Amino acid sequence: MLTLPFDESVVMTESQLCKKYAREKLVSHGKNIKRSPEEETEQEEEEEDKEEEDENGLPRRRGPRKKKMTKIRIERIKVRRVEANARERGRMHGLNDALDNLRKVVPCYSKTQKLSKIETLRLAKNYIWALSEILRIGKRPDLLTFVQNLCKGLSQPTTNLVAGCLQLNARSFLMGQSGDTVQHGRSPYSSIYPPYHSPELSTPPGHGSLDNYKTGKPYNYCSAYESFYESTSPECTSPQFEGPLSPPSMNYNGIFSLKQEEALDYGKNYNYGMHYCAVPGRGPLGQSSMFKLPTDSHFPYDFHLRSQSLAMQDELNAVFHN
DNA sequence: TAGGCCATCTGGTCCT
DNA sequence: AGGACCAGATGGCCTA
Repeated sequence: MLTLPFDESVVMTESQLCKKYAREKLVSHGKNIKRSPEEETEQEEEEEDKEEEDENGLPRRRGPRKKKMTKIRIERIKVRRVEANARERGRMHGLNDALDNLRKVVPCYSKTQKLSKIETLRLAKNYIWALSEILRIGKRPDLLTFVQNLCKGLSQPTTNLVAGCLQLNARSFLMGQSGDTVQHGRSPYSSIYPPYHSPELSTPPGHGSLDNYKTGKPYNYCSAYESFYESTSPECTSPQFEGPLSPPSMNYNGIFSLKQEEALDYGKNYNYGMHYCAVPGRGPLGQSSMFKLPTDSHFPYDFHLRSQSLAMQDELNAVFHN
């Protein structure tokens, strides 16, 4: 939270400042004589040009002459301090602006629920690394690997957030980890989100109720991959999300959409901007808020009971932080 | 209430 | 001398 620059006197009154600097002066000169600041400054004004004497009353002979803390000097120091504080505030605001810009180009962005500074930097580092790996290898890795790379070293909330942004549900992670279900040689989306009529649709053991899925309709998924490698699917219409991204809702549906409002600023050359969405092809969710489960919910296995999800999150953490 | 995050102040150091 | 940068200290706010 940035605050407006404020009058320094709020923090420290002028008399406090004078006392502070006067005290420092006494300390630095090794004198223990106690005088009021008023007495000091008056006398010092007069003594400004006198020869300085040591504690024995003898003239100083060597070393740089220490300048006395006259009233004028104290004032000047105070002004410099105030100016330095203002500059420092401005510098930090600039740094925060830069961080805000960084937040907008990493995979999870919300105006209302910002990633912390450290998480933003970590995610950005992972993102750069993941993208450079894609370039180095020359082909798209499976989505699981991509997301796992993105989430390395991130806190649990951020991990959940990113995973949510990437439409990756807990089950997908677990499947990917065990390596027993993820299908290779085809689109990562089809392996993670198999089409409803796929024979692979049988409920994997230990992953709870998939009843919702059984009434499923075809789902279309688009992701960073598509926006990165291909043109975005016209069917991919990510709903605007004005609310906070938190709590990371993998617990319930794993559905997040990036706030794209700011992407307009980056406009046409925002090619790397993530555009993750999970849009039921012609299903009920297409027009509704991502947080509203339709009464005849056709959510696939994204939807879990909380107790199941909590257990999964523990496992997820193990996945992410190993 | 503890812990995380943040903004700000502050003094030190380095550089111009 | 003065500005930029940095790190430590401090206090406020928020959340689990």
